[in-house]
Amino acid sequence: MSVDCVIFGFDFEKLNVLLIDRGNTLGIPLALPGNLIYNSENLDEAASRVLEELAGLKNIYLEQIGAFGDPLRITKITDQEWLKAMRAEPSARVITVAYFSLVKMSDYVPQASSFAKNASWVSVQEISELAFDHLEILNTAKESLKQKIRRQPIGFNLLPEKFTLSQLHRLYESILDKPLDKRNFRRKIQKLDIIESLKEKQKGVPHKPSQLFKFNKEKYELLTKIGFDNFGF
Amino acid sequence: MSVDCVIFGFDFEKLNVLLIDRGNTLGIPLALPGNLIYNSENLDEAASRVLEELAGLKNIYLEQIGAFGDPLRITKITDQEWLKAMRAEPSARVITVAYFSLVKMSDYVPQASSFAKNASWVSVQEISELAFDHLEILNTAKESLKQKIRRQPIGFNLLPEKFTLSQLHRLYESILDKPLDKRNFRRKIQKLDIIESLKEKQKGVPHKPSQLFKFNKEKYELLTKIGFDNFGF
DNA sequence: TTTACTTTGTGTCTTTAATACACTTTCAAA
DNA sequence: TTTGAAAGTGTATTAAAGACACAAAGTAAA
Repeated sequence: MSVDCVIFGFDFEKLNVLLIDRGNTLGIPLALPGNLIYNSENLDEAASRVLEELAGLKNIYLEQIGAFGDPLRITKITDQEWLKAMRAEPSARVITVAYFSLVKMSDYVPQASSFAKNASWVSVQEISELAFDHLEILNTAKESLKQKIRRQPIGFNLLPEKFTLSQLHRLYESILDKPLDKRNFRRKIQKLDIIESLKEKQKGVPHKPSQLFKFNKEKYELLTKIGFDNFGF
Repeated sequence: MSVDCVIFGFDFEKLNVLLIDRGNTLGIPLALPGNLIYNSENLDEAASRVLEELAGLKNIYLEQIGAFGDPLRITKITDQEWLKAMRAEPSARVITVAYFSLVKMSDYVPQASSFAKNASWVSVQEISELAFDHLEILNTAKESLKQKIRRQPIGFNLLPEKFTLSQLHRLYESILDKPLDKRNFRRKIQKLDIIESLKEKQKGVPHKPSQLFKFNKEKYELLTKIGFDNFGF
């Protein structure tokens, strides 16, 4: 039994996911941070621990996606070498429970350790191969994220304290993977009443500087709890 | 590793769930049909097999709810006797993957076998105690069902071929656990364009007889596939 | 046979939200 | 001073949500 974590980050351009490199050799596919569960810990705890051990990320709220248990999920040729090196029973069946989360890339700088030789952010769009069934898990996570965005505000976790509406707009477009009308988007966000404009503007940009905003933490968290039925996208 | 199944049925009055009785002695709480997974089968297969073995229900489409893995989930006193009798390692940790489904109660008559002494439908409202963490699983399943009803038509699985709009109305109210305006409900359902009125009415009822309807299978299945963003409740 | 009872079935108005759409403003850099 | 690039803003149309009340059709009981 294992856990795997799909950690999404946003770099103001596109959605990224945290992946680990399990070998210095070329040709070993990247993987989601994940490892076996200890007997004494619950699933959420296991996910948090594994994420910290492999990528150095602490205190992250993780949400369960589901269990993946195809008996063939660990039988890909490209995974065998690693399994033989790392596992007491390399061919033993492993069912995994997947988690996902959203973090600010600037606040959480991945630091590889344990069997992770490297941990880094990879653009979601560029991922075409991953270890085990991690590509399937990633796709499920992307769907979960799309669902989540319809029911809860999102952004506090992914954007810095001060941000522009354009950045939030691009974030929503990246997650939903489709263009959203600028004026309609702004209207909807403002109606949620979770952001406040600061008396501050962007500086040094070669175009009209953007108004900076911050989230209203109380209202944001309230909406996170009570949710909304449909954000309208 | 185990699977547990939350099978919902509707008796025109209220929502029911399929539970098994694991002992003839009084005081042993009822349980969801569930058992350990074989090494060679995937999770979906395990859920189908277990459901058939314990309650005789075949060919049911099961949807995953998630994994439940608290180390303490099998430590309730009322479960110890059964665990000692049934399991090679009674105190070994078991993580379970839960599934849910919707069936017509008339078509699927539970038939207990294996360690189930009895399998029967129990009104969801009346359930206050279950084995292990099955009450938590049931509550999560109820939430999953509420979410599902917003994204897909529901009823083909739960109602007989011919049904009245009032029956469908009560079904939705049972699942969402709140009253829905009759006229608005009927309007919305009709707009979905998945039901067709038959040239037949209820008979023998001591009030105005109701029009009977059937589902349009093609349109229903199309909507099941493409879904809708929000049913509007 | 009349009355009481029960459930079915229907339409409109108001309010809210979704969607589509184009031009001016403000800055830096050339 | 001109150019390029993104920011910022409003309205009109259409679709859906929500609130709401009474007549019709049957059986059962008086």
